[in-house]
Amino acid sequence: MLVADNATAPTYTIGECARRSGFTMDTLRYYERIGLIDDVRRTATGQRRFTDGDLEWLGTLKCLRDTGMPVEQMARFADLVREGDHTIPERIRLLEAHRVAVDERMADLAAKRDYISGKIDYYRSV
Amino acid sequence: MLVADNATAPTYTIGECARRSGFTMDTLRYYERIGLIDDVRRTATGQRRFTDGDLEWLGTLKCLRDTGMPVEQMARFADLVREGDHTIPERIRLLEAHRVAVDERMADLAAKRDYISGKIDYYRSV
DNA sequence: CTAGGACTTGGAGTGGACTCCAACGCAAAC
DNA sequence: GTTTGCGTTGGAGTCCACTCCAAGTCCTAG
Repeated sequence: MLVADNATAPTYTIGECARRSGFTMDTLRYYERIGLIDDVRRTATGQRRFTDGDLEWLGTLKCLRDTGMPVEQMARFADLVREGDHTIPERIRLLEAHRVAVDERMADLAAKRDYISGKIDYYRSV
Repeated sequence: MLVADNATAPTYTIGECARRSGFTMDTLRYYERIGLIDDVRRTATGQRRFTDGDLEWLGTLKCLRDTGMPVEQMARFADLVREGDHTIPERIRLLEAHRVAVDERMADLAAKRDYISGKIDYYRSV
């Protein structure tokens, strides 16, 4: 559930963040550990409290991960973001290269989907 | 290179089969071991000789694998093929279910590709 | 005939990305 | 204030699909 510090800055426990981001709690901790997520804010007793900003970033990570970007390259992207605005050109290059990879993957899937359809048609004709 | 038993039935060494199928030699041996490929014909001294029929089957496996079918399900499909023509309806069901999965994957990729494009546009606008 | 590359085996090892564990502390509901 | 369950840690374990290894045999070009 939502845990509010004040009216304008909602925060989320790791469980709630998992539910909202689509990552498991373990994956969220793992991503923080390897530097994919900046150190998350903590309560006085050490529990994580994710912000909407964290969730937005997690959305980007989810997109990159689900389109097949390796963790190492996501980490590189995270580093670029941390380094500041002067890395934006490189971020664009990285994303463009990834988009090309996604396009190729989709084209390959489309071709192979047709092959499967052909196989199905063949089986239907027997 | 091609190793012909006679004019009508070319066979291929594992190296040549690897080159033609796009699998590594190790993967071909592994697939045979776990039953994805029927026992391959051998020379008197035990070396494998793949046929055009084997290559065709490998093409199907490559298509299924590259579209994300788990090895276990490919093995199930291979079993159905071995069991004979009466399993054709089930093979059709399996392939149709897989095609649905591929379609979903493509739709997901397309949506996420758009997200990436949006991100690129945003970075370009900064 | 010989050199060098291709092939054989069973089994162990790898890489990527998590996923689980134990033993504990903290929180929210009643 | 106690129970129920969510959260913490470091490190070990898992899963999938290969991939590599060693020690040996086979094949073919010259």
